[in-house]
Amino acid sequence: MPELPEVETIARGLANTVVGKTIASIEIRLPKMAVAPPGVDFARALRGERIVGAGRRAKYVLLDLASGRRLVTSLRMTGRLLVQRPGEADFPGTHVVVHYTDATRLSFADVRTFGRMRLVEPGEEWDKSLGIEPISASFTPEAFIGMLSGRTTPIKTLLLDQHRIAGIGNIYACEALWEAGIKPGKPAKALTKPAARRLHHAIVDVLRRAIDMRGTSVDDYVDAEGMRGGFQNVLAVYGRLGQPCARCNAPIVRTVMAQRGTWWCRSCQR
DNA sequence: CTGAGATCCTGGGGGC
DNA sequence: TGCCCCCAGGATCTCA
Repeated sequence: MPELPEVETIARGLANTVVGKTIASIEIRLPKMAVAPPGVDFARALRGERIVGAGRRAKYVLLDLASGRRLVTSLRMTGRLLVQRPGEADFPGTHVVVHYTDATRLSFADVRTFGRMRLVEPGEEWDKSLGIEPISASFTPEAFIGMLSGRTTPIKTLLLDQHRIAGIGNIYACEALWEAGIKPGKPAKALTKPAARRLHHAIVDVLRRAIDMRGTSVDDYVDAEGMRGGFQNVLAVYGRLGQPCARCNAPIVRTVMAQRGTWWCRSCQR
């Protein structure tokens, strides 16, 4: 579920709430959800660790530990990380609970159980196959244009490829393409330079605006404090089948691309 | 290197 | 009300 803006919002919340806390114990209710390197016991390794930082890489939530180890959480479609107070009831589908010494806890819940919480050793290159961060100085228009050349793949498929640009998911791919006025199925290499620049700008703009609004809660996304986002109120195309395009009034259509629902305007996305 | 399709799961919603 | 089918913020694998 969560894409870059939602994960960023969760990570910022954790930076404010769990950094400085010490882990008292780890409760693993569904073993496949907590992954550690061979020979390492997930729960035992984390006991007594202090959280020294919280951040994000692509769609992964990072918790940095005093030992140099790192907890890397992938939320996939329905995962949630929730900071909970003593006595507060568990959220349904809670599979891993990080208990802190002050009796608060961090719950990892995921009804579909696609998500994973992974313990990474110091120096372990867990993210080497991930592409460029779209909200970073290195994501320049030129770098983006370079990714498109010679590629026949549909531009939307390229935006979703985490090996190239890391963090864009289905919602923001649809929204950025609408903002730039580009047809999702257009072969990447067929974008003119001005179109590629427009799309580069739209990607950064959509992600920044979504972060400002604390993400998109289409269905059940909430941040670490249980708060919904606000970007669902300003979506231009995602999930808006049949509704009028805000730019040209034509009805929004839904097609399928790379096995994902794709919402766009046939009239003004070319 | 591509793209397609299946897979991992549960739950909500629409149609009948 | 009940059942069946489709759909869902993702990523990884196999196959052609």
